[in-house]
Amino acid sequence: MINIVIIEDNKYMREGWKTILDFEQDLCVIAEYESCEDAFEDTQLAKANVVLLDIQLPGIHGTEGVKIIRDKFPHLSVMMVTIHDDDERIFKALKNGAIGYLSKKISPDDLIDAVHIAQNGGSPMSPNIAKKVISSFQASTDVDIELSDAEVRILTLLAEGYSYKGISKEVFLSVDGVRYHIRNIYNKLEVSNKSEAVAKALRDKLI
Amino acid sequence: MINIVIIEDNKYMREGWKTILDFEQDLCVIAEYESCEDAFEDTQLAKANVVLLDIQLPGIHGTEGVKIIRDKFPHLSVMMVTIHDDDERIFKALKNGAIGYLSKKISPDDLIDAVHIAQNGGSPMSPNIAKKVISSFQASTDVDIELSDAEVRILTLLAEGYSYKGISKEVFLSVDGVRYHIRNIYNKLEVSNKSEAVAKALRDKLI
DNA sequence: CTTAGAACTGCCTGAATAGGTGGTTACTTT
DNA sequence: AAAGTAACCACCTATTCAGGCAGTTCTAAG
Repeated sequence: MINIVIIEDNKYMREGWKTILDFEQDLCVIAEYESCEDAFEDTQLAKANVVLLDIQLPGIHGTEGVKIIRDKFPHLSVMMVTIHDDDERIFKALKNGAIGYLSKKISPDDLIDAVHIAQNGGSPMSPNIAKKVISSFQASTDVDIELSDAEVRILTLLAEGYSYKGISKEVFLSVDGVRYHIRNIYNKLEVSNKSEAVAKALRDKLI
Repeated sequence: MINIVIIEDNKYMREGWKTILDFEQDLCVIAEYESCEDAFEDTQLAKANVVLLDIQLPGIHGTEGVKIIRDKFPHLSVMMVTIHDDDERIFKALKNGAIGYLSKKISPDDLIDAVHIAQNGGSPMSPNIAKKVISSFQASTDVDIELSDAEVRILTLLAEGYSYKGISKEVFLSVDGVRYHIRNIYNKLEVSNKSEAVAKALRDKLI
């Protein structure tokens, strides 16, 4: 039996989900709340397996709520449900421990599937949201910067905090040899110091 | 009509998919190949909308193949198909431009859905693979480092290549005031220079 | 054969950085 | 009222870094 808690401020949405989910043999909605605060005052979260959590809530925002829930009840699978597919919120919620992210226009069958997937250790995600998540993986550069092996090696060492002297020992070059590569890196990356180069390299997944 | 190309070395797999997909009114498998090389020698890729691409292939590996395909035909949606859900390959393929990632044990209905999702700009992903992708988002630190607002601000400026002097102007502090915070950042992050601090902050999603 | 360029090495200069130490102020805790 | 602490400011010193300029060696292309 999978116990479900719903946190959602819209009454009709809540009732709709409850009806859909409770109709299933192996699913049981054990509580519904209008806000995270209400949920924390009660004791049902401790008995749940899966939480359906709205993003836009009065009081504590869903993206923060998931963090608190995961802190208190690490065993819980929290699935976010949303009307807008706003990038920033998606990433914040996922970063804070949400394991799935559904669009509110999900079909009843898909909702039921999603709960099962969550319980089985998978991550249910609506395709358009999955798209955004995947896009964030892809190298963000439109013009793709090609670094040589030596440059990647040196940049990696820079990101690990090595000084030029330290790097020169690692790669068996003179300090000026290292500097030669670093100059080229700065040109390619259009930066002018170590930190910016490292930041750009990491963000563009160059190292 | 959605035109599909299949690149997969296992003949039975290929035939199975073709049968499933061609049975649909709006789907048409326009070519099948055993390897990326075969596909590149032919001309059908140019006419396709969706490619089903096996990961483990003789010759050019799927993770590399997707890069070449996306370079030559940027309009194409490439979906990876795999038996193993090996982290490294998943991330490499996604980074190289795959828009979806399916397990080979996918059901016929789900395969058909996946093609439709891909064509509509979404990302079909098997739940267990989505799980891995999402996990990689979550803060990797077991002990979570808490930075103050000032520290985050300064660290962000460091990542943008600002000097201490530049930062001091931005945040209305003296250079030594900035240094005070940076020292604290180094302590919390257990690092001893800008680049390493920036790298750690980015990797642990602190900024 | 000459030229061009990539991959270094070397040196100079001024600026930036890291670590150490000490001081002030404001606010909280005991 | 005293002690502690967070948030700054200040100064000293050695090291590190960035930019400019020059030279070498090796390889590939015209």
